[in-house]
Amino acid sequence: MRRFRGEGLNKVDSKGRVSIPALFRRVIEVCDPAWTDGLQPELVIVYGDSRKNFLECYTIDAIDEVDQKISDLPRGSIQRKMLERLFHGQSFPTSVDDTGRLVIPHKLREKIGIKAEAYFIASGDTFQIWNPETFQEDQDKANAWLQSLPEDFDPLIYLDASDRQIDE
Amino acid sequence: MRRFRGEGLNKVDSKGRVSIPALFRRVIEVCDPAWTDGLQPELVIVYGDSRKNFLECYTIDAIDEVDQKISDLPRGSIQRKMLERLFHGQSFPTSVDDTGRLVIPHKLREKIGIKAEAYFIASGDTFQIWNPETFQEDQDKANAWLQSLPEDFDPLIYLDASDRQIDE
DNA sequence: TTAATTCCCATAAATTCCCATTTTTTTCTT
DNA sequence: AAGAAAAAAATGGGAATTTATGGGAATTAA
Repeated sequence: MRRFRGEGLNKVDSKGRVSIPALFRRVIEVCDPAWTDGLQPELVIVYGDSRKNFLECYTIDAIDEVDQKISDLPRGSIQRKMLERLFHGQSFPTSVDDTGRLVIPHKLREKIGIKAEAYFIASGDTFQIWNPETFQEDQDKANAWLQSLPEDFDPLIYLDASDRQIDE
Repeated sequence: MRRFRGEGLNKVDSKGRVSIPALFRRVIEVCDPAWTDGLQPELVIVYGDSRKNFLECYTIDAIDEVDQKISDLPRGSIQRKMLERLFHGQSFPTSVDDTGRLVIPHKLREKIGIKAEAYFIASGDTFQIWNPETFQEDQDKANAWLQSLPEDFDPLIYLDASDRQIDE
């Protein structure tokens, strides 16, 4: 399973078109089983409820995995209903056009407050699209949290804490 | 797991190209499971947030290990989010070209202040790329600290202290 | 038919590819 | 052990390709 990696800031034009960072495109292509050279690789944008202020983009492989997990849940369970609403209802299937761009519908641009620029950031097997300012605020919050830790704290220690209890 | 060893100073041209010390290349090749003679071995440059003033280069094996640890952390935890931003977002996947060079994107050169030369230094299973002057300053600081220690102090004592309490 | 969306084409800048030189290191020979 | 030859490493430059972006015409939807 290939992972997304990297970040980028691209312009959004009046039609809602925005270039997907080229590195991301390679991953989207490889992770679409139906894709072959010349075709437009598909992906799914999950935008979620009103609290979520960024778009999460899934490759076909990634969304298939999610769908499988959902269908493994008991039919009629509250968990299943909630996930179905999120991943099946509050999402938008689309594809990368032949110039490497994505069209973000007006409704979604409005939802996350995107105007002239969109910020892309990788997050494992998905990538996110943010309003640049919103992302910066989120990042500032994370930094503030880091500041509250000891001077010489290195977040990397978390890497080796994975098999232990975190934050007591 | 092979380790990097050594250091080097190479020229950076106007396109951001810089030769990777040959000794490092051997390690990058061996630590890329997909690599075979003739192919361009891959690696990942992690550049981190604004406070970090050098680039950390991970082999595929090394970054896979990091990715695994991240995916072992609880989904949605603040620690995981932070590490995902750092290792998946603030990083850049690339490869060694067939003349043994790496291209450092303009943005990254600017971030760590690299102009005409880049300084390479091994660091266990990763290696770092510094602006030569910045590294020298960092080294001077380290030396100053060493001066503050007793005459006969030998850093080797730390070697056997790894499973004990360090500092006091 | 008005607005929105898709398709098609165009361009400037950045990046990659390909090939050529220069330097340095290693090996071979005397 | 010195010098010559060969191999490997470092570096430089131009051509070709890719990326990001913009605009208009054609098509679809409301």
